Amino acid sequence: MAKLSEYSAKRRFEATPEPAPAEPAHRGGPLLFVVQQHAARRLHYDFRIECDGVLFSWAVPKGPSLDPADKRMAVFVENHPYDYASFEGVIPPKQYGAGEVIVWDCGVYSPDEDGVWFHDREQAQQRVREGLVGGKLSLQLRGLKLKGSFALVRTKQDEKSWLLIKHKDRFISAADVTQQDRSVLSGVAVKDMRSFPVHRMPASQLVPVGDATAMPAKLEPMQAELGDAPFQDAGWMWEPKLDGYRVLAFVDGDKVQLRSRRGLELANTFPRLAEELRQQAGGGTMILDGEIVALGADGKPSFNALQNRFQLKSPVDIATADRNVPTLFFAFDLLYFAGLDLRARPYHERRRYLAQCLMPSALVQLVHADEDGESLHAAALASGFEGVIGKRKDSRYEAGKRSPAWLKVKPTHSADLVIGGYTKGKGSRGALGSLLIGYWEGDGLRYASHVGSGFNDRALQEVLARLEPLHTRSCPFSSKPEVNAPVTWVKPELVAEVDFQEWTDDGSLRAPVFQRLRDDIDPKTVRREVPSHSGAATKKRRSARAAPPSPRGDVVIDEVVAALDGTTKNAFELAVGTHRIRLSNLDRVYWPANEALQQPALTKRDLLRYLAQVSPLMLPHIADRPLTMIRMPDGITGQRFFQKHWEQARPDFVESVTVFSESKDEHHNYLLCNNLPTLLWLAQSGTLEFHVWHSRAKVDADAKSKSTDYATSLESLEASVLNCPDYVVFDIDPYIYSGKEAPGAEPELNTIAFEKGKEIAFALRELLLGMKLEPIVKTSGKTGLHVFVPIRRTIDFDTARHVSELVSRHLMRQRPREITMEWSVPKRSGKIFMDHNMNVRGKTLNVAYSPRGEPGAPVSMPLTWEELASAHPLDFRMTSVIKRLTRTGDRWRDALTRKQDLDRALKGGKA
DNA sequence: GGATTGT
DNA sequence: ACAATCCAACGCCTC
DNA sequence: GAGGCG
Ligand SMILES: [Mn+2]
Ligand SMILES: [Mn+2]
Repeated sequence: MAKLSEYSAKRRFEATPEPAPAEPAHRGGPLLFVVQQHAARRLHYDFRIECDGVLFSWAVPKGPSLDPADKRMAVFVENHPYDYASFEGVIPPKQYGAGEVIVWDCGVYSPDEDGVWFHDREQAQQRVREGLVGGKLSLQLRGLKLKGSFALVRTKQDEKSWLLIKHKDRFISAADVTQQDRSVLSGVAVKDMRSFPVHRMPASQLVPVGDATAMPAKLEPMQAELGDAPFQDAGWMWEPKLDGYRVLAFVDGDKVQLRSRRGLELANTFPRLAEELRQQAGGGTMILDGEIVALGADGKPSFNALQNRFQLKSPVDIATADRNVPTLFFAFDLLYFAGLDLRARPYHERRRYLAQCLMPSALVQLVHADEDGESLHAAALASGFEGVIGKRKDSRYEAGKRSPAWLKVKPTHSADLVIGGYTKGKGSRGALGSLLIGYWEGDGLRYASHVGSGFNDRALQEVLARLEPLHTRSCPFSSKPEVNAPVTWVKPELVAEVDFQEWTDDGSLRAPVFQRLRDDIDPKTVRREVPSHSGAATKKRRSARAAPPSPRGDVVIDEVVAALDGTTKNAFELAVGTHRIRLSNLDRVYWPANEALQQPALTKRDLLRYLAQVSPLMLPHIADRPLTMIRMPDGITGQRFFQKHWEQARPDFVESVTVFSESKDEHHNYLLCNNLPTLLWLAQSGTLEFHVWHSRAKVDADAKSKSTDYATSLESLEASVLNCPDYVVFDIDPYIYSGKEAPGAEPELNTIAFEKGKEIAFALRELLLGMKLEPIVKTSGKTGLHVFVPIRRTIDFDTARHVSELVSRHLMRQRPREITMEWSVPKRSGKIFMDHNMNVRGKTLNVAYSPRGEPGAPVSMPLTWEELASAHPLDFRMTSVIKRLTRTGDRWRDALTRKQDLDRALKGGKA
């Protein structure tokens, strides 16, 4: 292994998250390159190539360019360990290279002066070594952003100065490739790294790595099962389904085979494709899964054009056809590359390897893939594709099998509708842009939609000819449709069959595509079919998948979720068991979409759904505790206000407790959120955060006081059960600023601060364990942590506060530079604030599982201590936690029952 | 978001 | 009829 | 006692 001593000398591995040098591991397969973007003192890019077990590195201040005229300065810097290639994160202040790092691009590379050597690591490395010594490298990059041949040349003037220059090939471009500024691993821009949770993947997963095995001589393609609708699920990706000819392409040196599903050999039928694919492998081996597609006259994939193409046998005819009817290979999977069998790798990795190793050209292209199944489906239908295929990210390639890990989704809905008019379009569609279609409802013809997709020239002609004699001056629809093109009305006598995705709630069609005229149907009989098997059914299936049955199989929760998702109505009356709640403004955006945090816009409906689903875990922690509502009826960007008391009318399922107050009216009503309808009713009134007392208005065995007189006097309140907390609270608040805060603002979430907070929480835990006390922990949802010691309710808040203070001060003496208990905010700066004064009657904290009115929609998440080690607040969001909770259940399920005796602990050990 | 108060 | 306004709190800390 | 703090 080449040396890493300089790398180690510059860094302190206790203080930086960067990887320490590791023992050299045996690696086979192509060599890796990576480009990291690094927001250090000065923003730059680090270009690194693997050779002899380490990464030879150059710092490129302006980053790579695809323009051969640009010579980019590249300063040769110290070797980095191989594992550095997947490093993304934040290097803390004062450490070498302090700042944020993302993986801007990664892929495989090979010297390319005398052919490429992806398939022969030793040959490749030999040429790289020579190039490094000689000061001249020519490399073919197969990355996700960078493709093609690049030169690295050492300048005469300086040993360390090199130039990075794009060679002329088909990948040159005047476009600025650094405009694509997201990480290829996490999708995060470097400036957002500070607030984003990082989860390292091993560098060896970035590109195909492994030992060579013989290339399978024959394989059959993996098949998809039939699915009923696309859905959003972070575990799935979606690709358009191409209307072509499924083929596995085997390349071995000069030999190319194109195998159809039935084993037919097609390389001779598509010689140009075969030649292109041969070049893709660069003399090595490769198996691609894909689809041969012929483009019709309109430039869209056409199965007919492909059928015609198959008829040709003579080389002359084929050559002519290749000029006139382009035939393309669309690749969507990579099963084997440069000697490595990739079939057992998960789909999302194969997908990355494919995007890296494939060098797109006019004839060989990469199939688009996307996480947003619903949008892709709509877009795919609109552009003339058959539908979409969903693929489970963690699925292996099961050759020859029909697997549920791949789902084929085609539009299943079809309707016959009456044509009442048509619009003019543009260009070749000047005469007919779209048809206005509708159905009879009572005596009127109700407008449903306009449909402009699905016409070929012949259909266009035919429909126009049939409409001509039906022209009329008056609009046949009962209410005149709004369209932004000139309309010609026709008598409602023609019926069109239309495929579409679903009925929208306002009675329109989503993604309609014209199929044919239906002369066999009497236009007077056209009614809208009940949408039981269309819109509503689609929704139901979707939610059934996205939301597994509630943890306890609670019927009421399932009904609530079904009601919320079963309609697009903005307001309706929700049944919760026997209770009714008027819901309004369900589509109001509470959390606006935040691209940097990869959060879609979340509405009040999303909030209600989340609360219903989480309620079995959340209610035990919120029940019987006087509640402070943080209300944001206009969403998190609008006005927000606290509300502690509720003197107005309220539904009868909402419980409350009256508490003495020294201020003038002597007592106040606090709400108790003791059941699901209350939780939902609170959300309806704009409550986004639920903050609760640490004591409960309920007597049971662990409470020493049995008094429930909270209202008559201060003395009675202090003698009541509300005066004894359920836990000693350690509120851990990092005051380590990200630097982006407005003057005077609270510190924002940032990784450095949270990591330090975690460290303090672990130290606190050690201290408490030494006192025979077992603490539990949760994220607050914002920047801090809540560490609680559940105790029997025998001591009052005052005692609990003293315990918290004693322990915190002890910890602060051990780590004075890291912990502060200062009252003045400026003096807390750079430290972790431990606020023992939270242990006071009437103080509140955001309850477990409560969302926060913060970007990303994080929630307060109870964790095991093991989980805390790798946790980040934004790992737990309204959008993601239900899935986790069905697996883990409530990590705090014992918090209220496994209580500890503080008196004994205090006598036993001393802090 | 909703009740209450002010114009 | 419609717009404006309210919707927290108190005990603890430090000076 | 005043004013900051959560
Ligand atoms: Mn750097
Ligand atoms: Mn806190």
